[in-house]
Amino acid sequence: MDPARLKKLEETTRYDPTEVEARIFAEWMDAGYFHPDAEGTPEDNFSVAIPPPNVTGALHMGHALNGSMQDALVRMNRMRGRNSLWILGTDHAGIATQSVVEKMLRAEGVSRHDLGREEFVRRVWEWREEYGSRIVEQYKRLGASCDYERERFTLDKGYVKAVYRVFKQLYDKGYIYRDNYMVNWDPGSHSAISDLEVENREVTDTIYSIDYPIEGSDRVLTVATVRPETMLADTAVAVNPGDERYGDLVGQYCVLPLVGRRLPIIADDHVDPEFGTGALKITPGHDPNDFEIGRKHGLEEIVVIGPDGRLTEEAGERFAGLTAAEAQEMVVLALREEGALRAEESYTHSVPFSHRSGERIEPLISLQWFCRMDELAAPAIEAVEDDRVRIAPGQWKRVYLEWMREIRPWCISRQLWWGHRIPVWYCDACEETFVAEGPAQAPERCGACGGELRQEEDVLDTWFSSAIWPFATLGWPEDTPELRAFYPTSFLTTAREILFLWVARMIMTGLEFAGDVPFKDVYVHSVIQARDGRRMSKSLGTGIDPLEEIDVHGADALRFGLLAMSSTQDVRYSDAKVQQGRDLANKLWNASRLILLNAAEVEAGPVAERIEDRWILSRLERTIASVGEKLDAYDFAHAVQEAYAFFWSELCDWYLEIAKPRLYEGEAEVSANLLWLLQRTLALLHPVMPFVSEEVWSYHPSRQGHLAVHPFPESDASLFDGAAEAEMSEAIDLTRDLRTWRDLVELASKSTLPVRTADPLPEFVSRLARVEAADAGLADPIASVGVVQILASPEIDAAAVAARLERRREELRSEVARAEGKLANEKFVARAPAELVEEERAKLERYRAELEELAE
RNA sequence: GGGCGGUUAGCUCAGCUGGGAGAGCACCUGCUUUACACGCAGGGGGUCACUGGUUCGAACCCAGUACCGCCCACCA
Repeated sequence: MDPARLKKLEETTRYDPTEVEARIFAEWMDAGYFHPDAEGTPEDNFSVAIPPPNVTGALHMGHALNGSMQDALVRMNRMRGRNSLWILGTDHAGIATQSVVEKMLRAEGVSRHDLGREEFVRRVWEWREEYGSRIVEQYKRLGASCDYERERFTLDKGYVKAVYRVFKQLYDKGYIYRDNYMVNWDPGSHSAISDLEVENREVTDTIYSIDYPIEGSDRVLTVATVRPETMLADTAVAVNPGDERYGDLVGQYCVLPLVGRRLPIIADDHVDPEFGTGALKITPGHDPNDFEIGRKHGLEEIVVIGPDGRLTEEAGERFAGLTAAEAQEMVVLALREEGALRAEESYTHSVPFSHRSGERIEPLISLQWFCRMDELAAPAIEAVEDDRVRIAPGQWKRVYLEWMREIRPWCISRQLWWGHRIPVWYCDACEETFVAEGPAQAPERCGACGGELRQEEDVLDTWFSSAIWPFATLGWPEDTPELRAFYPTSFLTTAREILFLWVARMIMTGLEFAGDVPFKDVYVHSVIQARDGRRMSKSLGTGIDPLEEIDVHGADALRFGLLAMSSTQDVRYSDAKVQQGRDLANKLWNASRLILLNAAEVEAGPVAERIEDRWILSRLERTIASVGEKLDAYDFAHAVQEAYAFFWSELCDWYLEIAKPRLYEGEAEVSANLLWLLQRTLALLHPVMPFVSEEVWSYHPSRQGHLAVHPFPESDASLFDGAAEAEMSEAIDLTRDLRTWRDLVELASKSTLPVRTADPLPEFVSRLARVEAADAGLADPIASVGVVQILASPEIDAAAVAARLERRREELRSEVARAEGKLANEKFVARAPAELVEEERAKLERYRAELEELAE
């Protein structure tokens, strides 16, 4: 070994990830391990498409967890020799990015409208050049083995082409259409948003009861509403058809206060006779339910609130121009003056808010583009039903299917500038519409009348482009080598919140356009909550920055910690688990120092002669089998903790301690074993802790190349040795019992205990328990621990021994009582499996015998 | 309103098809034992939310109750 490196190994007693990680990562990148050739078949290859983070984003714990899982599997499969591609990229994130840049502009005192569309979009690109690769760099800090050379962006030239192709084909099939429809209007982003981008929150409003006089009568119908200003757009009042109170009124009219419009009184099942007065004002222009009812009954749709959130001309002179809130005040005031306001009560209900801007949704009728989903959903339902796409944990399969079976049209247009501008051109002269796969393909003039064309102003929902991520990133619609080699991808890990928003849509588009499911497994991972159990969120200030954790503890520690704390249920972020990971990295470094600095110059390899060697080699192979299986099954938490337990408790705490004397003597067999154990353990841990394992490996005499491309250990069952495991487990138990006994009688830790046994104890038991066979042939034993009789010694405190003895008797008496009780139960003896009963009898006998022996 | 999940040691969580409750951290007691104090050895600590049922036997299965969380939903 190079003297400088030897010195470093000798002197560094604490593993320092900050010094190691950047260096190792650069080595991997230089070697090009993460950039596979597009060769082979998807069956033999292994590929993953990262859930693309927003360009505006910074790495958060969700990314870190998801990234750790994906990287563990990608690395493991790469080591298994599979051609492995982990494709990475970012999402242009329409609303998020546009608002970031708008905010920046506002600071400069300009609005996007001042700049104009073209200039504004140019500025967003500029922003993206400067800040857009931040999150990609952060994935590197995590150690993610993505193909950074194939980085994609949803607004890449090729990607845009794919988006337009998809749009055109869906349009040609008649799935995409334009319609005047009720949408969720987000006043914050000034755009329509889809149902999935809406979140409901509990809000306390005032509910107003308003009297609507019935035409030609002195009766009134009292309706209730939390949005009195929308009454200006009322076009009917509805009652339940079975409601006897109002049966005679259906078909008649009432008169809308303040406005004077005649409103037909209609009957509709939707109205709940139990709620309020059982009469419902119908505002098709500003309420989704009323909209449905309105369409059903052919009611007029009046719009009084515009996209700017202000009342329109339609609302009448008194209200036009007011904000909705102002209008509400005015309307209430006016109603009160007219005496039409019957009651005001406080009312708590759930109200839609924009997930993006946080503003309260204004339901509006507007002209938007929609995509019908039924035809796309059908094959995507089948694919999951027959497990061509497996969704785990199982309950999510059902959730997916239930949602898909009731899927509704998707509003895909957004009133933004940043995104894929919808490839539709209108001719104003003759009202023709043209759809093309992009501006270059668009006709220059109207094919019908030769008139000028203008392109649709709206852009597509960001999720429209994310929906084709797994194949668009591989070059679709071209028939690329990447597509042939890596599609379908192998699996997807995701947070459940985007199951519908993203996962379902990828399955639909994959089947429709790429001819196959986009991935075979979907693993829905748990959510890591803040330490106090709240959601990690920026606005709550509860987020924990993974990069800070990496700075302090190292990427390996964070990866280990996240995988260890992940499970199928949501968990609170555990600093202890990350520390456990850090400690593990340190332990790995130090155990390696012990081995590497002391092993003889031999070739690594298993030498299964001695009992302890057979034992540890067997344990290693079993651990390899189990950890590999668990990783393959996405059971990261157990995989990681099992590897930890093997390495720490069995390899370090026992085997290394047992092997030390042989190691210090430079024995060849134990050296070969230790080097072998080390190299297999490093390889096993590499997918989880790539940095420290790679660093240690760089000192290993067997090293040929990087661990990142070293074969992942395959379990060798010929080394399984049940007999050795049983025997060692007894020896270990005996050692423990002896140590416990020593401690309980408060024996000085350095002193050696004289003992007597029928057969000689294994060397390591005597050494680790600090006992020594004494030939005081006639001396009476003062106690016994298992097969070991302990002889008197001046260092032993007789009173402590007596106390210990009494405690042991106490234990035995209670055990005997328990066993006796169980066996006295006739039904147990009769109905429990015979084996079990026999076992219980044997135990009882053992306890009785020991108790007998210890009798005063 | 519908659905799903949770309630186990002081804390964060494991506990497979029902047979004597586990881990990590924290705590207590010893250890400068020549890999590691980010360490070693030993120890204490749990009516497994509650109530009933099934069973020879329940943390585990069934029914219900109480909290907590998440998802979906067009009752003003």
